[in-house]
Order: sequence, then C-alpha cells, then structure tokens
Amino acid sequence: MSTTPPSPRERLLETASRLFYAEGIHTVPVDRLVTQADVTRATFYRHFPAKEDLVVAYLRATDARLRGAVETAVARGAAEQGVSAVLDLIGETTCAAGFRGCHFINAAAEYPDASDPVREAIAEHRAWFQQTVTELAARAGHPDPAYAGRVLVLLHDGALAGAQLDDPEAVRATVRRAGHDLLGLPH
Amino acid sequence: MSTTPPSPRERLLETASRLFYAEGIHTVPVDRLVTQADVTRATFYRHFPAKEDLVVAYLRATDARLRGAVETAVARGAAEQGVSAVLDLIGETTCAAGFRGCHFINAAAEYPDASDPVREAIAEHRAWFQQTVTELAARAGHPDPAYAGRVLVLLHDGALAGAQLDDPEAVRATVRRAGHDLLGLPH
DNA sequence: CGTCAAAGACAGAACGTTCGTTCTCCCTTT
DNA sequence: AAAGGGAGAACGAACGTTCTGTCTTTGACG
Repeated sequence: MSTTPPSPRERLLETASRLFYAEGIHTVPVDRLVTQADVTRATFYRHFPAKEDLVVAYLRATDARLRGAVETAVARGAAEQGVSAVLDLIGETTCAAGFRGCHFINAAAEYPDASDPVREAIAEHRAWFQQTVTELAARAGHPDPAYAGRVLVLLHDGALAGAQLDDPEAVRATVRRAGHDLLGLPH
Repeated sequence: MSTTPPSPRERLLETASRLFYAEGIHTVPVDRLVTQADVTRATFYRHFPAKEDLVVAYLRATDARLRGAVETAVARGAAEQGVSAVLDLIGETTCAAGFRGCHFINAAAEYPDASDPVREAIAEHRAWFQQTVTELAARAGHPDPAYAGRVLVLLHDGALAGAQLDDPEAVRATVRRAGHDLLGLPH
C-alpha cells in the first residue's frame, strides 16, 4: 500500500497550510505558494479561481483534520474521559513545535468582513467544535452541558490565543487545572 | 478649558486605531490613513519613518488607554472587588459596539516574527496585564495569586478571541460564572 | 514692534516594487 | 484529440515611499 505521490492540488493545500499558519495569509504571496508547492501559476489558477479560494480550502482542510484529531483523542477513553481528553489535546496543541495560535482565530483577524466566505468557514468550524464539546459534556453526565461546552470553548480560545505570546507550558497547566476545577473532574 | 484641536499626529493615531482594529493592519493602506486623518503623505512620513512605526505607536497608545481603563475600573471598589471588576470589564469590552477582538492578539496574527518591534509592544502589554491581575489577586487575598492571574489572562484571551466569532452575551456570562467559580468569588 | 529664518503642514505628482491575475507556448499522459 | 501540468513572460492595479513646490505658523533676534 504505497501512497501515491501528492497531486498539485494536495501540494498547494499542504503548502498553504504551512505558510499561512506560520506567516499569516496576507503576507504570503502567490509567488511563494507556487514556488514552494512546486507548481506553476497556471496550475494554481486552474484549481483555485483566486487566492481567497485557496484560503477557504485551507481552512476547510484544517477543519477536517481537527475533527479527526478530536475524534481519535476522544475515542481512546470512556465517555467520562472525553472532556478530559479535549483538555489534554488543547495542551498538546499549545506546546507543539511551530505552534502559532489558532488557524481560525488568526484568519479571522485578517478577514474582518463577517459575510466573507473565509468567515463562513470559520463559523462552521467553531459551530462544530461548540456542539462537539457540548455533547461530550452531556455524555459525561455534566449537570449543565451547555455551560460546560462554553467553558471548553472559552478555555480553548484563551489557550490558543495566549500560548503563542506567553509561556506555553504555564498555559497548558492552567488550562488543565482550571478545566478540571470548573467541570468537576478529578485531578 | 477648551481642548486644543488634535494635531496631525494625534489624528493619525486615532485613525490608525480605528482602521487597524476594524479592518486589520495589512489591509489598510497608507492612502486610507492619510485621507481619513486629513493629513498629507509628507506629514505622515515626517512623524513616522515607515508604516510599521505607526503600527507600533498605535499599539503603545492602545496599551496606555487600557492601563487607564483597568485602573479606573479597579479603583472604584475595595481590594477584594478588584478581580471582579476585571471580569466585568472583560464582559463590557466583548459586548461593546464595534468589538472585534483584542488589538494585540489580532496584531500578533499579522506579525509572526517574534523579534519584530510590533511583537515587542505586544509582549510588553501582556506582561503588564499579567502582572497587574496577579497583584490584584494577591491584594484580594487569593491563596494562589500566580494561578489566579494566569486564570484571568486565560479568560481574558478566550473571551476576546471568541466573542467576536460567537455570541458575545453568552461569552460574557460564561466568563463571569467561570471566573467567580475559579477564583472563589460570590455570585 | 517688526522681520526673517526655520519648521511644519498642505497639495499632488512620481517612483520603484510587489501583488494577483492572465496569457502564450510546449510537453506529457490517457 | 483532450486534459492537465510545466515554464515563464506580461499586465494592470495597488502599495509603500519619496520628491517638488507652496503656504502658514512660530519664535528668536535686531
């Protein structure tokens, strides 16, 4: 089962994810994207009508990847451990090498227009996450799943926004302790 | 005591704060800045050697404004109420008209280089906030002021990052409840 | 009190660069 | 024959920055 070599479209998406996340969206020109993806300009515009379409595709691909990561992290334990697994996943994310905040929050900073397709992709991702963690809290028997879900989103946003500017390990510890305190989990 | 009319430099700073915050930094060209500030290009470059210098000045001015806001909000009550005042201030910020997240977190998304002067200004602001809320927690008699301070920063970051993308009122309520739960304050 | 020089601001053109996008031409694969 | 990709030139627009020239304000000094 040898994997087929990545198509130009896949190379573009992978390069976009890497560069957009590491350097911001507006600061990465099309020239760098096609050069690093080893693709010609014509190929770029054959797959994406404009740069913004690649931005949306990048966010949707990231969304799909994160859904998978949450699924596998949660599936490892029993229902009561799902919430704790999300807290751990947040900590691992903020302390990973090359961490530079949340793909979606960062993108939102560069796309202020709430009706922009980029913002729609962001909203869809956030709605999924909100719903997922709320269901996790309900399944774990939390008395107020809606509140628990909003707490998890709040801690997630705070961790990813702050850890790139402060000490990531301190943020990880704070998230874990605060999450367990708020949601009645054992330390 | 009639106020003197704002100088070109002040007009530039006010315009920069308004436009950079509402639309992002890289998306606002110098042309829009000088037009809306009613200033010529020559005047712009007489006060700021480059656009990035205006960005730094904008962040430092915002930092000064926020220090004042926290001071007055805290000064209104006794020592034990300082932490609660910060929580209230966060809620008011996220629910204000035109709210679009945190000036500094948004700017960091557009300036990935940690050694950039913009990032230095961001780091200074965050260090001040971290230290201020930690001292507030200590003054209020919290048993673990360092943890309480990190919790306040975490809630602050999460609220400002999330409220622009979700329901601000829900975020406000969550921050208040979670903050009081975590820090042992009465509801 | 009057004067002159320096500084700051206005108006607008202009420069060089970079960006997103399009185009032409050729090659390979199916 | 058709479609997808490679190579690279080219275009028009937008951007940050500089320049030329004129006018007003200001303050030091005769």
